[in-house]
Parts: sequence; C-alpha cells; structure tokens
Amino acid sequence: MSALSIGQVAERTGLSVHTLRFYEREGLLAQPVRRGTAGHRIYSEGDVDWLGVCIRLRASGMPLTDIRRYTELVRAGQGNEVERLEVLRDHRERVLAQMHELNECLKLITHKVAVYEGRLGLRDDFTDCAP
Amino acid sequence: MSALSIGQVAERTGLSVHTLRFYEREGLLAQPVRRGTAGHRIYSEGDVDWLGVCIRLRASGMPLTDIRRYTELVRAGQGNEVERLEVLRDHRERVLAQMHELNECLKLITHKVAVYEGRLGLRDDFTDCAP
DNA sequence: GTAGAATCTAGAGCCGACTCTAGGTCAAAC
DNA sequence: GTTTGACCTAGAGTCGGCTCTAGATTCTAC
Repeated sequence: MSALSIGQVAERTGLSVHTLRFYEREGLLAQPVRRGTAGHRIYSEGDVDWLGVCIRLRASGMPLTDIRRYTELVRAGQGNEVERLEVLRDHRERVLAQMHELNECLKLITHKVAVYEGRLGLRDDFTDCAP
Repeated sequence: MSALSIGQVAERTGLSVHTLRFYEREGLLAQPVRRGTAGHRIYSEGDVDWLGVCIRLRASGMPLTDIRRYTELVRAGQGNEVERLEVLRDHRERVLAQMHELNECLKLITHKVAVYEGRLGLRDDFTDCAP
C-alpha cells in the first residue's frame, strides 16, 4: 500500500500541510494517520480518498463539526447506518436548498447582465437599480 | 413613498437590525439612508429592494467587499456599465462553478445514501430503530 | 408624566476555518 | 560536518461576517 508524506498529500489534495494537520487535529480522518520515523505522518491511498470526501463535503458547505460527526460514525464501524443516513440526507437537503438559491441568484444576475448589455449595445434607457 | 423603520426592514428582509446597521457602515446601500428626527433611519421601498439584491448576492457567496464595489459603481451613476458588467459576469462564473461543485457533491451523497439504504434494506437487524 | 420599547453610536466580542510562527528533530546532499 | 529542506508540536494570529454591549436618546401607550 502506498505511503505518502504530508507534502505529497498536500500536493495531491490541494490542501496545505497546515490544513492537513489542522483537519487531523479536528478529527476529520477516518483513522489515525500512521507515523514513520521521527513521528512523520504516513498517509495511505485510503486516507487520501477519505480526504477527498471531506473536501467535497466542505466545498458544499458542510461545517467541520458535521464532517467530524460523520467521520466518527464511520470510525465507529457498522451498526450506525441509520445515523449516517440521517447526516447525509440532512446535508443533501441543504445542498439542494443551496442550489435553488444559486439558481435564483443566477436568474437575477443574468437579468442584470442582459440589462447592462442592452444598455451598452443599444441606447440609454434608465432602468437603474431595480432588482 | 413608504417610510420604514429599521425594525420593520429587519422583519421584512430577515436581517437583524445589527446587520442592517453593519451593512450600512460597510457601504452596501445604494444611497445613504434617510434620517428622521433624532437620527432614526428611514428606509424607502427602494432601499429594501436593494437590500434584497445584496442578500441574494451574499447568499450566492459574493463577499461584502465585492458587493460594496458593485454598490459604489451603481451609486456613481451612469457611465460605468462596463465595470458593472464585469463584476456581474465574474460573479456569474463563480456561481456556475459553485453549482457544478454542488452537483458533484450531490452525486457523491446520493451514491452514499443509496449504499446505506441498500445495506439497511438487505440486512434488517438491530440497526432498525437506533436512537 | 412616566414606564417600556425602539432607536442611536462607538466599539468590543465571537465563531469558523484556516494560516502562520517558534523552536525543534532528522535525513540526505554537498 | 554542516547546511538544506521536509517534517514535528503547541499555540498564536488572521480574516470575514456578523453579533452584542454600554450608555444615551426618543417614541408610544397608558
């Protein structure tokens, strides 16, 4: 199984080494990272995969505390699938809501862009700061 | 023209009075809020509309500094449509990127939800009514 | 006219999520 | 054999975006 240094993982994930250590302290890793000589972290491919999941969850707005909770459930092993499902479903709801919100915003922006393009392309008509 | 107190605007927009004052300090309002006797703020319907735009922009992840920049352009009046367009188009790009990211996350979650649902559906044991 | 609610300003405090610093260990390259 | 660079820990600092406090004033209802 591959063994990666924190620097290599940083490069692969796009997270800084600082952030990787920070995430570990925060309990976001499914299992404690292996250590080599002098206590250097040794990441497995599985660790990197898990980090990938965390990154996705973060990018979609899940707070660290929720990611930690989910991680803890996974770490605890089988028997808590119902709770994991709950966490995931809750987050899915929030993601969907967020997508809806983004869509509304997109409509607004697209409208405004059209207004300004029209104004520039054709002639001045004064529909100023209307929403 | 309607005249609203800060409390009424708070109720309408869902922002707190604190946040309304904060936004004003931060220069997010298209024009300075009118003041009544004793310096109490008097918001117009237009102010509320503009706040609605700000709220949308915030909800879609635009930082306050960018909203302020856009506000300043609007406040400066006609002649800077090109710059306004640039701000809007840039943000649209970011919104689209964010939607893409959310979509990826949604796929991941949906997949995981399916996995857990499958696992629960197949093996029905004491994981059923877990607290 | 007085109690209680709403408003004002200036400024402090808080929270999440990093981000960086200081001071140290260690392996390998020159 | 020392210098370089990647790594370590503990803890401090930063930043964005609010959120709250203190102390004063003013509006509203009785």
